[in-house]
Amino acid sequence: MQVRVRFAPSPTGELHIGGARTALFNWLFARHHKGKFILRIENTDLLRSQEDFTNSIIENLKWLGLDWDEGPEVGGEYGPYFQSQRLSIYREFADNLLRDGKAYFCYCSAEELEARKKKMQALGIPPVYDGRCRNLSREERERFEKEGRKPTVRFKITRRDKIKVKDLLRGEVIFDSRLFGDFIILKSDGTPTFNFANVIDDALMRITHVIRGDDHLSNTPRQLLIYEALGFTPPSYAHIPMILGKDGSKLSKRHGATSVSYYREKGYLPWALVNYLALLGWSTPDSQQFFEKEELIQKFSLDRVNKSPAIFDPQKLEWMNAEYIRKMSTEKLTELVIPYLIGKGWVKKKPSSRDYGKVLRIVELEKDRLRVLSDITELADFFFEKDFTYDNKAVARRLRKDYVFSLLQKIKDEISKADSLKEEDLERALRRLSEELGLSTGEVFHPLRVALTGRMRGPGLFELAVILGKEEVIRRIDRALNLLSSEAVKS
RNA sequence: GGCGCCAUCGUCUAGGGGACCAGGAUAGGUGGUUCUCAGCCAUCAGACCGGGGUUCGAAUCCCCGUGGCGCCA
Repeated sequence: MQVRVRFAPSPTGELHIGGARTALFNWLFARHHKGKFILRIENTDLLRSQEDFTNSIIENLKWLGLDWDEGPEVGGEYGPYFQSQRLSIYREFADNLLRDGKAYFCYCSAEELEARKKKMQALGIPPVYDGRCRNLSREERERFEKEGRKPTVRFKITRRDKIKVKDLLRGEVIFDSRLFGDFIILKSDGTPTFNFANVIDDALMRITHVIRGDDHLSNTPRQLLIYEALGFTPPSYAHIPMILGKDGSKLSKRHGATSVSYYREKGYLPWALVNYLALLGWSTPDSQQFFEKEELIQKFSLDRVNKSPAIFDPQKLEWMNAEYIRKMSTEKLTELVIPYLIGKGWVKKKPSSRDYGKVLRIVELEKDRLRVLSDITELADFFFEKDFTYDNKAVARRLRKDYVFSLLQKIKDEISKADSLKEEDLERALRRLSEELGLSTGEVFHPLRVALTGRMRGPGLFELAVILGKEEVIRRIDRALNLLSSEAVKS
Protein backbone atom coordinates (compact mmCIF):
# COMPACT_ATOMS: atom_id res chain seq x y z
CA MET A 1 0.00 0.00 0.00
CA GLN A 2 1.29 3.40 -0.90
CA VAL A 3 2.07 5.73 1.95
CA ARG A 4 -0.13 8.83 2.04
CA VAL A 5 0.50 11.47 4.68
CA ARG A 6 -0.68 15.00 5.04
CA PHE A 7 0.06 18.31 6.65
CA ALA A 8 -3.13 20.09 7.61
CA PRO A 9 -2.47 23.60 8.89
CA SER A 10 -5.17 25.93 10.05
CA PRO A 11 -4.61 29.37 8.52
CA THR A 12 -5.14 31.30 11.71
CA GLY A 13 -1.56 32.53 11.71
CA GLU A 14 1.77 32.30 9.98
CA LEU A 15 3.49 28.99 9.45
CA HIS A 16 4.91 28.25 12.85
CA ILE A 17 8.24 26.61 13.65
CA GLY A 18 6.34 23.72 15.21
CA GLY A 19 4.08 23.40 12.20
CA ALA A 20 7.05 23.46 9.89
CA ARG A 21 8.66 20.63 11.81
CA THR A 22 5.46 18.58 11.63
CA ALA A 23 5.24 19.26 7.91
CA LEU A 24 8.88 18.29 7.55
CA PHE A 25 8.49 14.95 9.30
CA ASN A 26 5.47 14.14 7.16
CA TRP A 27 7.30 15.17 4.03
CA LEU A 28 10.39 13.17 4.94
CA PHE A 29 8.28 10.13 5.73
CA ALA A 30 6.48 10.40 2.39
CA ARG A 31 9.65 10.93 0.40
CA HIS A 32 11.45 8.15 2.22
CA HIS A 33 8.69 5.68 1.41
CA LYS A 34 8.10 7.07 -2.07
CA GLY A 35 4.59 7.94 -1.03
CA LYS A 36 2.42 11.03 -1.32
CA PHE A 37 2.59 14.17 0.73
CA ILE A 38 -0.71 16.02 0.82
CA LEU A 39 -1.41 19.57 1.89
CA ARG A 40 -4.85 20.34 3.23
CA ILE A 41 -5.95 23.71 4.52
CA GLU A 42 -8.18 23.43 7.56
CA ASN A 43 -9.98 26.73 7.29
CA THR A 44 -13.28 25.60 8.75
CA ASP A 45 -13.10 28.21 11.42
CA LEU A 46 -13.96 30.99 9.04
CA LEU A 47 -13.90 33.62 11.74
CA ARG A 48 -10.27 33.12 12.55
CA SER A 49 -8.98 31.91 9.21
CA GLN A 50 -7.51 34.38 6.82
CA GLU A 51 -6.65 34.09 3.21
CA ASP A 52 -3.43 35.99 3.77
CA PHE A 53 -2.26 33.32 6.13
CA THR A 54 -3.16 30.59 3.70
CA ASN A 55 -1.00 32.18 1.04
CA SER A 56 1.79 32.83 3.45
CA ILE A 57 1.79 29.24 4.70
CA ILE A 58 1.89 27.96 1.15
CA GLU A 59 4.73 30.29 0.24
CA ASN A 60 6.76 29.35 3.27
CA LEU A 61 6.32 25.63 2.72
CA LYS A 62 7.57 26.10 -0.81
CA TRP A 63 10.44 28.18 0.42
CA LEU A 64 11.44 25.40 2.77
CA GLY A 65 11.37 23.04 -0.17
CA LEU A 66 8.57 20.91 1.25
CA ASP A 67 6.69 20.25 -1.96
CA TRP A 68 3.35 18.46 -1.92
CA ASP A 69 1.85 16.02 -4.37
CA GLU A 70 -1.76 16.89 -3.75
CA GLY A 71 -3.32 20.04 -2.41
CA PRO A 72 -3.64 23.72 -3.22
CA GLU A 73 -2.19 24.75 -6.57
CA VAL A 74 -1.46 21.19 -7.66
CA GLY A 75 -4.89 19.64 -7.16
CA GLY A 76 -5.33 15.90 -6.89
CA GLU A 77 -8.03 13.31 -7.11
CA TYR A 78 -9.17 13.55 -3.51
CA GLY A 79 -9.96 17.25 -3.42
CA PRO A 80 -11.05 19.81 -2.71
CA TYR A 81 -8.17 20.44 -0.34
CA PHE A 82 -9.69 23.38 1.46
CA GLN A 83 -12.06 22.45 4.24
CA SER A 84 -14.13 25.51 3.51
CA GLN A 85 -15.07 23.81 0.24
CA ARG A 86 -15.98 20.57 1.91
CA LEU A 87 -18.72 21.72 4.29
CA SER A 88 -21.44 19.82 2.46
CA ILE A 89 -19.42 16.64 2.86
CA TYR A 90 -19.27 17.01 6.62
CA ARG A 91 -22.98 17.72 6.79
CA GLU A 92 -23.74 14.65 4.75
CA PHE A 93 -21.77 12.44 7.08
CA ALA A 94 -23.35 14.08 10.08
CA ASP A 95 -26.77 13.42 8.58
CA ASN A 96 -25.88 9.78 8.16
CA LEU A 97 -24.87 9.52 11.77
CA LEU A 98 -28.08 11.25 12.85
CA ARG A 99 -30.10 8.89 10.70
CA ASP A 100 -28.34 5.87 12.17
CA GLY A 101 -28.88 7.08 15.69
CA LYS A 102 -25.17 7.54 16.23
CA ALA A 103 -25.53 11.26 16.75
CA TYR A 104 -28.21 13.60 17.97
CA PHE A 105 -29.20 17.23 18.14
CA CYS A 106 -28.29 19.07 21.28
CA TYR A 107 -29.97 22.32 22.17
CA CYS A 108 -27.91 23.28 25.14
CA SER A 109 -26.42 26.72 24.76
CA ALA A 110 -22.77 27.49 25.28
CA GLU A 111 -23.63 29.48 28.41
CA GLU A 112 -25.64 26.66 29.93
CA LEU A 113 -22.86 24.19 29.24
CA GLU A 114 -20.30 26.48 30.75
CA ALA A 115 -22.37 26.96 33.89
CA ARG A 116 -22.90 23.23 34.33
CA LYS A 117 -19.27 22.54 33.79
CA LYS A 118 -18.33 24.95 36.53
CA LYS A 119 -20.82 23.37 38.87
CA MET A 120 -19.49 19.88 38.16
CA GLN A 121 -15.97 21.01 38.71
CA ALA A 122 -16.93 22.56 42.01
CA LEU A 123 -18.48 19.25 43.05
CA GLY A 124 -15.39 17.41 41.95
CA ILE A 125 -17.15 15.52 39.18
CA PRO A 126 -15.40 15.16 35.82
CA PRO A 127 -16.85 17.95 33.69
CA VAL A 128 -18.28 15.91 30.84
CA TYR A 129 -21.50 16.51 28.98
CA ASP A 130 -24.31 14.73 30.77
CA GLY A 131 -26.15 13.64 27.63
CA ARG A 132 -29.35 15.35 28.55
CA CYS A 133 -30.34 15.97 24.92
CA ARG A 134 -29.78 12.38 23.91
CA ASN A 135 -33.39 11.31 24.10
CA LEU A 136 -35.42 14.43 23.56
CA SER A 137 -39.02 13.89 22.62
CA ARG A 138 -40.43 15.47 19.49
CA GLU A 139 -42.26 18.01 21.66
CA GLU A 140 -39.18 19.02 23.55
CA ARG A 141 -37.29 19.50 20.34
CA GLU A 142 -40.04 21.61 18.89
CA ARG A 143 -40.14 23.71 21.99
CA PHE A 144 -36.42 24.38 21.79
CA GLU A 145 -36.70 25.19 18.10
CA LYS A 146 -39.46 27.65 18.86
CA GLU A 147 -37.26 29.29 21.43
CA GLY A 148 -34.94 29.95 18.54
CA ARG A 149 -32.22 27.64 19.74
CA LYS A 150 -29.82 26.47 17.10
CA PRO A 151 -28.76 22.90 17.78
CA THR A 152 -25.33 21.39 17.64
CA VAL A 153 -24.86 17.79 16.60
CA ARG A 154 -23.36 15.53 19.18
CA PHE A 155 -21.69 12.21 18.71
CA LYS A 156 -23.21 9.49 20.84
CA ILE A 157 -20.70 7.53 22.82
CA THR A 158 -22.02 4.01 23.05
CA ARG A 159 -18.88 2.16 23.93
CA ARG A 160 -18.28 1.79 27.61
CA ASP A 161 -14.83 0.30 27.57
CA LYS A 162 -11.17 0.92 26.98
CA ILE A 163 -10.01 2.34 23.70
CA LYS A 164 -6.56 1.45 22.50
CA VAL A 165 -4.60 3.87 20.43
CA LYS A 166 -1.73 2.21 18.66
CA ASP A 167 0.96 4.77 18.29
CA LEU A 168 4.08 4.12 16.27
CA LEU A 169 6.23 5.96 18.81
CA ARG A 170 4.49 5.29 22.08
CA GLY A 171 3.06 1.85 21.67
CA GLU A 172 -0.45 1.19 22.91
CA VAL A 173 -2.02 4.04 24.80
CA ILE A 174 -5.21 3.16 26.58
CA PHE A 175 -8.11 5.52 27.25
CA ASP A 176 -11.34 4.90 29.05
CA SER A 177 -14.31 5.85 26.88
CA ARG A 178 -16.48 6.12 29.98
CA LEU A 179 -14.67 9.33 30.70
CA PHE A 180 -15.76 10.94 27.46
CA GLY A 181 -18.96 12.85 27.20
CA ASP A 182 -20.88 12.93 23.95
CA PHE A 183 -18.92 15.47 22.00
CA ILE A 184 -19.93 17.98 19.39
CA ILE A 185 -19.23 17.18 15.75
CA LEU A 186 -21.19 19.95 14.11
CA LYS A 187 -21.39 23.37 15.67
CA SER A 188 -24.65 25.30 15.74
CA ASP A 189 -23.62 27.23 12.65
CA GLY A 190 -23.28 23.98 10.76
CA THR A 191 -19.48 23.91 10.61
CA PRO A 192 -17.71 20.78 11.76
CA THR A 193 -15.44 20.57 14.78
CA PHE A 194 -11.79 19.75 14.36
CA ASN A 195 -12.10 16.09 15.29
CA PHE A 196 -14.94 15.46 12.88
CA ALA A 197 -13.65 17.26 9.81
CA ASN A 198 -10.18 15.94 10.37
CA VAL A 199 -11.33 12.33 10.47
CA ILE A 200 -13.59 12.59 7.46
CA ASP A 201 -10.91 14.28 5.38
CA ASP A 202 -8.21 11.83 6.39
CA ALA A 203 -10.51 8.95 5.61
CA LEU A 204 -11.66 10.28 2.25
CA MET A 205 -8.16 11.31 1.30
CA ARG A 206 -6.96 7.82 2.08
CA ILE A 207 -4.39 8.97 4.57
CA THR A 208 -2.39 5.98 5.78
CA HIS A 209 -0.27 7.60 8.49
CA VAL A 210 -1.14 10.53 10.67
CA ILE A 211 2.02 12.19 11.92
CA ARG A 212 1.22 15.11 14.18
CA GLY A 213 2.13 16.81 17.42
CA ASP A 214 1.52 14.83 20.56
CA ASP A 215 -0.88 17.49 21.75
CA HIS A 216 -3.32 15.53 19.60
CA LEU A 217 -2.78 12.23 21.33
CA SER A 218 -5.67 12.79 23.71
CA ASN A 219 -7.94 13.56 20.79
CA THR A 220 -7.19 10.31 19.08
CA PRO A 221 -9.59 7.97 20.91
CA ARG A 222 -12.48 10.25 20.03
CA GLN A 223 -11.38 10.23 16.43
CA LEU A 224 -11.13 6.47 16.50
CA LEU A 225 -14.75 6.35 17.62
CA ILE A 226 -15.73 8.46 14.64
CA TYR A 227 -13.86 6.17 12.28
CA GLU A 228 -15.70 3.27 13.80
CA ALA A 229 -19.12 4.88 13.54
CA LEU A 230 -18.49 5.84 9.95
CA GLY A 231 -17.16 2.46 9.03
CA PHE A 232 -13.76 3.70 7.99
CA THR A 233 -10.47 2.05 8.73
CA PRO A 234 -8.30 4.34 10.87
CA PRO A 235 -4.77 5.23 9.81
CA SER A 236 -1.59 4.50 11.74
CA TYR A 237 -0.61 7.20 14.17
CA ALA A 238 2.68 8.72 15.16
CA HIS A 239 2.47 11.45 17.75
CA ILE A 240 5.71 13.36 17.62
CA PRO A 241 6.96 15.42 20.54
CA MET A 242 6.22 19.10 20.54
CA ILE A 243 8.64 21.95 20.26
CA LEU A 244 8.77 24.12 23.33
CA GLY A 245 10.16 27.53 24.18
CA LYS A 246 13.10 28.28 26.41
CA ASP A 247 11.02 28.01 29.57
CA GLY A 248 9.55 24.67 28.63
CA SER A 249 6.10 25.91 27.73
CA LYS A 250 4.51 25.64 24.33
CA LEU A 251 6.49 27.68 21.83
CA SER A 252 4.78 31.02 21.35
CA LYS A 253 5.44 34.64 20.54
CA ARG A 254 6.57 35.17 24.08
CA HIS A 255 9.68 33.24 23.20
CA GLY A 256 10.58 35.54 20.34
CA ALA A 257 10.20 34.87 16.69
CA THR A 258 8.33 31.68 15.94
CA SER A 259 7.16 32.15 12.38
CA VAL A 260 9.03 30.72 9.46
CA SER A 261 8.60 33.99 7.59
CA TYR A 262 10.60 35.79 10.24
CA TYR A 263 13.57 33.52 9.72
CA ARG A 264 13.17 33.84 6.00
CA GLU A 265 13.29 37.61 6.11
CA LYS A 266 16.14 37.64 8.54
CA GLY A 267 18.23 35.73 6.07
CA TYR A 268 18.22 32.16 7.22
CA LEU A 269 18.76 29.62 4.50
CA PRO A 270 15.82 27.32 3.99
CA TRP A 271 17.89 24.19 4.14
CA ALA A 272 19.67 25.30 7.29
CA LEU A 273 16.29 25.70 8.95
CA VAL A 274 15.14 22.33 7.65
CA ASN A 275 18.32 20.64 8.81
CA TYR A 276 18.02 22.20 12.24
CA LEU A 277 14.34 21.32 12.56
CA ALA A 278 15.02 17.73 11.55
CA LEU A 279 17.28 17.43 14.58
CA LEU A 280 14.55 18.51 16.94
CA GLY A 281 13.22 15.14 18.02
CA TRP A 282 15.08 13.01 15.55
CA SER A 283 18.69 11.86 15.34
CA THR A 284 20.95 9.26 13.82
CA PRO A 285 22.87 6.80 16.00
CA ASP A 286 26.02 8.89 15.59
CA SER A 287 24.30 12.23 16.21
CA GLN A 288 25.15 13.45 12.73
CA GLN A 289 24.59 17.17 12.40
CA PHE A 290 24.60 17.99 8.71
CA PHE A 291 22.54 16.37 6.02
CA GLU A 292 22.04 16.91 2.37
CA LYS A 293 18.51 16.60 1.14
CA GLU A 294 18.69 13.13 -0.32
CA GLU A 295 20.67 11.88 2.61
CA LEU A 296 18.10 13.14 5.07
CA ILE A 297 15.28 11.52 3.14
CA GLN A 298 17.17 8.28 3.01
CA LYS A 299 18.11 8.26 6.68
CA PHE A 300 14.89 9.55 8.16
CA SER A 301 12.79 7.07 10.00
CA LEU A 302 10.00 7.38 12.53
CA ASP A 303 11.50 4.87 14.91
CA ARG A 304 14.40 7.19 15.53
CA VAL A 305 12.10 10.00 16.54
CA ASN A 306 12.30 10.41 20.26
CA LYS A 307 9.45 10.88 22.65
CA SER A 308 10.37 13.84 24.77
CA PRO A 309 9.69 17.40 23.78
CA ALA A 310 12.50 19.57 22.42
CA ILE A 311 13.27 23.14 23.25
CA PHE A 312 13.80 25.40 20.29
CA ASP A 313 17.30 26.86 20.49
CA PRO A 314 17.76 29.89 18.23
CA GLN A 315 21.49 29.92 18.96
CA LYS A 316 22.10 26.53 17.50
CA LEU A 317 19.98 27.38 14.51
CA GLU A 318 22.10 30.46 14.00
CA TRP A 319 25.27 28.42 14.21
CA MET A 320 23.96 25.96 11.68
CA ASN A 321 22.96 28.75 9.35
CA ALA A 322 26.43 30.26 9.61
CA GLU A 323 27.93 26.90 8.76
CA TYR A 324 25.83 26.65 5.62
CA ILE A 325 26.72 30.20 4.66
CA ARG A 326 30.41 29.44 4.95
CA LYS A 327 30.06 26.31 2.89
CA MET A 328 28.28 28.14 0.10
CA SER A 329 30.08 29.49 -2.94
CA THR A 330 30.77 33.19 -2.81
CA GLU A 331 28.87 33.66 -6.05
CA LYS A 332 25.74 32.05 -4.70
CA LEU A 333 26.04 33.91 -1.42
CA THR A 334 26.42 37.20 -3.24
CA GLU A 335 23.18 36.61 -5.09
CA LEU A 336 21.41 36.05 -1.79
CA VAL A 337 22.95 39.04 -0.10
CA ILE A 338 22.37 41.61 -2.84
CA PRO A 339 18.68 42.14 -2.02
CA TYR A 340 19.69 43.33 1.44
CA LEU A 341 22.15 45.77 -0.08
CA ILE A 342 19.54 47.01 -2.52
CA GLY A 343 17.22 47.48 0.42
CA LYS A 344 19.77 49.81 1.96
CA GLY A 345 20.15 51.69 -1.28
CA TRP A 346 23.81 50.73 -1.50
CA VAL A 347 23.47 48.81 -4.71
CA LYS A 348 21.28 49.43 -7.73
CA LYS A 349 18.60 46.93 -8.68
CA LYS A 350 20.67 45.97 -11.69
CA PRO A 351 24.24 46.40 -10.51
CA SER A 352 26.90 47.16 -13.10
CA SER A 353 29.46 44.45 -13.50
CA ARG A 354 31.94 46.67 -11.72
CA ASP A 355 29.64 47.13 -8.74
CA TYR A 356 28.82 43.47 -8.79
CA GLY A 357 32.50 42.61 -8.71
CA LYS A 358 32.95 44.87 -5.72
CA VAL A 359 30.08 43.24 -3.87
CA LEU A 360 31.44 39.84 -4.69
CA ARG A 361 34.75 40.80 -3.16
CA ILE A 362 33.07 42.24 -0.06
CA VAL A 363 31.02 39.12 0.41
CA GLU A 364 34.13 37.04 0.12
CA LEU A 365 35.76 39.04 2.88
CA GLU A 366 32.76 39.06 5.22
CA LYS A 367 31.64 35.49 4.63
CA ASP A 368 33.10 34.11 7.85
CA ARG A 369 31.37 36.73 9.89
CA LEU A 370 27.88 36.28 8.47
CA ARG A 371 25.53 34.29 10.64
CA VAL A 372 22.40 35.35 8.80
CA LEU A 373 22.24 37.08 5.44
CA SER A 374 20.93 40.32 6.86
CA ASP A 375 24.09 40.66 8.96
CA ILE A 376 25.70 42.01 5.82
CA THR A 377 24.10 45.41 6.33
CA GLU A 378 25.85 46.11 9.56
CA LEU A 379 29.05 44.29 8.75
CA ALA A 380 29.64 46.00 5.44
CA ASP A 381 28.07 49.40 5.89
CA PHE A 382 31.38 51.23 5.85
CA PHE A 383 32.08 49.98 2.36
CA PHE A 384 29.08 51.90 1.11
CA GLU A 385 28.57 54.73 3.57
CA LYS A 386 31.26 57.32 3.00
CA ASP A 387 30.29 59.14 6.16
CA PHE A 388 30.12 56.16 8.43
CA THR A 389 30.06 56.98 12.10
CA TYR A 390 33.09 56.21 14.20
CA ASP A 391 32.77 53.87 17.07
CA ASN A 392 33.62 55.95 20.16
CA LYS A 393 35.54 53.21 21.82
CA ALA A 394 37.53 52.56 18.68
CA VAL A 395 38.48 56.22 18.39
CA ALA A 396 39.45 56.43 22.01
CA ARG A 397 41.54 53.31 22.00
CA ARG A 398 43.18 53.37 18.60
CA LEU A 399 43.03 56.87 17.18
CA ARG A 400 43.41 59.23 20.08
CA LYS A 401 47.09 58.52 20.63
CA ASP A 402 49.92 60.98 20.38
CA TYR A 403 51.69 59.22 17.59
CA VAL A 404 48.69 58.60 15.39
CA PHE A 405 48.34 61.96 13.74
CA SER A 406 51.77 61.94 12.21
CA LEU A 407 51.52 58.23 11.52
CA LEU A 408 48.41 58.71 9.45
CA GLN A 409 50.09 61.52 7.57
CA LYS A 410 52.99 59.29 6.74
CA ILE A 411 50.70 56.47 5.63
CA LYS A 412 48.87 58.93 3.46
CA ASP A 413 52.10 60.11 1.84
CA GLU A 414 53.09 56.54 1.27
CA ILE A 415 49.83 55.69 -0.40
CA SER A 416 49.83 58.85 -2.47
CA LYS A 417 53.11 57.85 -4.02
CA ALA A 418 51.76 54.70 -5.64
CA ASP A 419 49.50 54.98 -8.63
CA SER A 420 47.10 52.36 -7.35
CA LEU A 421 46.57 50.35 -4.21
CA LYS A 422 47.78 46.79 -4.10
CA GLU A 423 47.53 44.52 -1.10
CA GLU A 424 51.14 43.39 -1.07
CA ASP A 425 52.48 46.90 -1.66
CA LEU A 426 50.38 48.35 1.10
CA GLU A 427 51.35 45.63 3.54
CA ARG A 428 55.03 46.01 2.72
CA ALA A 429 54.84 49.77 3.07
CA LEU A 430 53.08 49.62 6.40
CA ARG A 431 55.41 47.03 7.83
CA ARG A 432 58.39 49.09 6.77
CA LEU A 433 56.84 52.14 8.33
CA SER A 434 56.30 50.38 11.62
CA GLU A 435 59.92 49.37 11.65
CA GLU A 436 61.16 52.84 10.83
CA LEU A 437 59.01 54.40 13.50
CA GLY A 438 59.74 51.76 16.07
CA LEU A 439 56.07 50.82 16.32
CA SER A 440 54.54 47.39 16.49
CA THR A 441 52.57 46.33 13.47
CA GLY A 442 49.43 46.50 15.56
CA GLU A 443 50.17 50.10 16.47
CA VAL A 444 50.22 50.90 12.78
CA PHE A 445 47.39 48.68 11.56
CA HIS A 446 44.83 49.43 14.24
CA PRO A 447 44.63 53.19 13.81
CA LEU A 448 44.42 52.84 10.05
CA ARG A 449 41.60 50.34 10.40
CA VAL A 450 39.65 52.76 12.54
CA ALA A 451 40.35 55.58 10.11
CA LEU A 452 39.06 53.50 7.21
CA THR A 453 36.14 51.71 8.81
CA GLY A 454 35.34 53.51 12.05
CA ARG A 455 35.61 50.36 14.07
CA MET A 456 38.04 47.89 15.57
CA ARG A 457 36.88 44.70 14.01
CA GLY A 458 36.39 43.59 10.46
CA PRO A 459 38.02 41.96 7.49
CA GLY A 460 41.69 42.11 6.59
CA LEU A 461 43.00 45.64 6.48
CA PHE A 462 44.82 45.44 3.16
CA GLU A 463 42.00 43.67 1.43
CA LEU A 464 39.42 46.18 2.54
CA ALA A 465 41.67 49.11 1.66
CA VAL A 466 42.03 47.83 -1.89
CA ILE A 467 38.28 47.54 -2.24
CA LEU A 468 37.88 51.15 -1.10
CA GLY A 469 40.51 52.25 -3.59
CA LYS A 470 43.33 54.72 -3.34
CA GLU A 471 41.31 57.91 -3.50
CA GLU A 472 38.76 56.83 -0.95
CA VAL A 473 41.45 55.62 1.41
CA ILE A 474 43.16 58.99 1.25
CA ARG A 475 39.85 60.72 1.76
CA ARG A 476 39.15 58.65 4.83
CA ILE A 477 42.59 59.25 6.26
CA ASP A 478 42.01 62.97 5.81
CA ARG A 479 38.71 62.65 7.55
CA ALA A 480 40.38 60.96 10.50
CA LEU A 481 43.11 63.59 10.53
CA ASN A 482 40.44 66.24 10.61
CA LEU A 483 38.74 64.57 13.47
CA LEU A 484 41.99 64.46 15.42
CA SER A 485 43.01 68.03 14.73
CA SER A 486 39.58 69.43 15.57
CA GLU A 487 39.75 67.58 18.86
CA ALA A 488 43.24 68.95 19.42
CA VAL A 489 41.87 72.46 19.03
CA LYS A 490 39.14 71.77 21.53
CA SER A 491 41.41 70.47 24.23
C1' G B 1 -10.07 18.31 38.74
C1' G B 2 -9.82 13.81 35.55
C1' C B 3 -7.10 11.43 31.85
C1' G B 4 -2.73 11.01 28.92
C1' C B 5 2.36 11.78 27.47
C1' C B 6 7.34 12.79 28.85
C1' A B 7 12.01 12.85 32.07
C1' U B 8 20.65 12.03 30.14
C1' C B 9 25.26 18.26 30.36
C1' G B 10 22.00 25.36 30.04
C1' U B 11 20.14 23.47 24.98
C1' C B 12 19.76 19.42 20.84
C1' U B 13 21.02 14.47 21.51
C1' A B 14 23.91 9.16 21.53
C1' G B 15 22.87 5.24 24.77
C1' G B 16 18.09 0.06 24.38
C1' G B 17 21.66 -4.68 31.35
C1' G B 18 28.16 -5.24 31.53
C1' A B 19 32.03 -1.78 25.96
C1' C B 20 29.87 4.49 30.29
C1' C B 21 34.12 7.26 36.43
C1' A B 22 28.21 8.38 30.06
C1' G B 23 29.93 9.96 23.67
C1' G B 24 28.89 13.99 19.94
C1' A B 25 26.90 18.96 18.71
C1' U B 26 25.78 23.85 20.49
C1' A B 27 26.43 27.59 23.98
C1' G B 28 30.42 28.95 27.83
C1' G B 29 35.90 29.18 29.87
C1' U B 30 41.23 29.00 28.64
C1' G B 31 45.41 28.82 25.22
C1' G B 32 47.35 29.00 20.11
C1' U B 33 47.16 31.15 14.93
C1' U B 34 46.44 36.41 12.82
C1' C B 35 46.64 43.53 12.16
C1' U B 36 41.37 43.16 14.90
C1' C B 37 36.94 40.36 14.76
C1' A B 38 35.18 35.98 12.74
C1' G B 39 37.08 31.30 11.49
C1' C B 40 40.32 27.36 12.48
C1' C B 41 43.23 24.19 16.04
C1' A B 42 43.99 22.54 21.01
C1' U B 43 42.02 22.30 25.82
C1' C B 44 38.73 22.74 30.29
C1' A B 45 34.11 22.71 32.73
C1' G B 46 29.16 20.65 32.48
C1' A B 47 24.06 15.55 32.82
C1' C B 48 21.75 9.96 33.88
C1' C B 49 14.87 14.01 38.52
C1' G B 50 14.24 11.28 43.63
C1' G B 51 13.23 6.70 46.12
C1' G B 52 12.41 1.67 46.06
C1' G B 53 12.82 -2.95 43.64
C1' U B 54 14.58 -6.94 39.65
C1' U B 55 19.74 -8.57 38.68
C1' C B 56 26.20 -10.93 40.08
C1' G B 57 25.61 -6.06 37.48
C1' A B 58 21.04 -0.60 35.63
C1' A B 59 21.34 5.67 32.43
C1' U B 60 19.20 1.26 30.25
C1' C B 61 13.73 -3.22 32.98
C1' C B 62 9.46 -2.67 36.86
C1' C B 63 6.85 0.23 40.73
C1' C B 64 5.99 4.66 43.52
C1' G B 65 6.88 9.74 44.00
C1' U B 66 8.13 14.50 41.98
C1' G B 67 8.26 17.78 38.04
C1' G B 68 7.10 19.52 33.06
C1' C B 69 3.74 19.49 29.15
C1' G B 70 -0.82 18.37 26.73
C1' C B 71 -6.07 17.13 26.18
C1' C B 72 -11.01 17.45 28.11
C1' A B 73 -11.77 23.50 27.26
